[in-house]
Amino acid sequence: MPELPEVETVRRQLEPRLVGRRVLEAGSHPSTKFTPAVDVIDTAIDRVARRGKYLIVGLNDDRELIVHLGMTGVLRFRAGPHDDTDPYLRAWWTLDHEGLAETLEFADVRRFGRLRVVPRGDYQTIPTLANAGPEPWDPELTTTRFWQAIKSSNRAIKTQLLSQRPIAGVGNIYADEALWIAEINPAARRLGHDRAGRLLEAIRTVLEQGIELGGTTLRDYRNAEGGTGGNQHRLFAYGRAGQPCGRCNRELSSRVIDARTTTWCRACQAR
DNA sequence: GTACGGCCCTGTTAGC
DNA sequence: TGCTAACAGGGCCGTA
Repeated sequence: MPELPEVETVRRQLEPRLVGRRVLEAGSHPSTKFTPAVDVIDTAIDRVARRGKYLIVGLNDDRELIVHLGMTGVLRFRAGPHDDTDPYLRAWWTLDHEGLAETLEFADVRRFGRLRVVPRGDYQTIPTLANAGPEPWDPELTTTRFWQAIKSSNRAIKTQLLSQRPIAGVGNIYADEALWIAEINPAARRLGHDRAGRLLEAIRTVLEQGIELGGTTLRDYRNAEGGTGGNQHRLFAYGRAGQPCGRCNRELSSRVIDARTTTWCRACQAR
C-alpha cells in the first residue's frame, strides 16, 4: 500500500522520464475514477511533484493530473502500445518525445486508486489533498505546531495520523512504525508537547528510511521500474502481531483502530 | 465542525 | 478438494 516513501520513490523514477514529453493518446477503464486519464491528451508534462500520498503531474496548459495509487496502484512504463490483455490496467498514456513513443500504464487490482485533472493548485474537489497537513520536512512544521494540530482533536493519535491533517503522507504501516519507535500507544488521545516531539521525530525517521530503502513491498507495491522496496525487512511493528517486541521481547498485540489493523507493544507503548 | 460507520474493490487466506 | 466467509485498507460520503 503506497504511502509517502513509495509515492516519492515512484515520483523520482517518473520525473526524468516524463518531464518534457507530450501525451499523444490515452485510454481508461470506464469507472469515473479513471476516465480523467483521457483529459490530458495533447498536453505536455512540465513537472512531477508529490504532496502526501498524491502524485501531481503538471501539464503545460495550467492544469494538473492528480494520481492516487490507492492500495494496489502501480505506474509503469512499457515500450510500444499498452497491454490490453492485462485485466487490471485502469489507464494508459502514450507519450512522445523526439519521435520516441512509449506508454505509461496505471494498473490497479483493487481499484482504490483514482485520477483527477484539476486547474493548477486547485484541490477543492479532492478533500484529503486540500486539507492535507504540512509535509514531514516542512521547516514550519515544528514540534509546537504538530502538537497544536494534534491537541485540537480528541481522536486516537493513530486516527489523527491517518487523517493526513497533522502531517501528510503517513499511512497504516508508517503510523504503526512511528508510534512504536516513539513508544506511544496508538489509542492515546492526549499527547504532551514532549511526546508529540518524539512522535514527529519518529515519523520523519521512518519515512526517511522508507525512502532510502525504496519503500515497503508487502504484496502489491512495485516502483515505476517494476522493482520492489526493501523496507519490509526493517519493520518493528506493522504486521508483526504475535511476534516478540524488538525492544522488550514481549508479544506484540493487535487491534482495529479506525478500521485499520494496528500492531503495538502493550509494555513499551502502554497508555 | 467533528466523529463515526459504511462503502468501494478483489486476491488471498482460513475454516469447514 | 472445493466452497464460503473473513480480511486487507485509503479516501469519500452520509448521518448523527
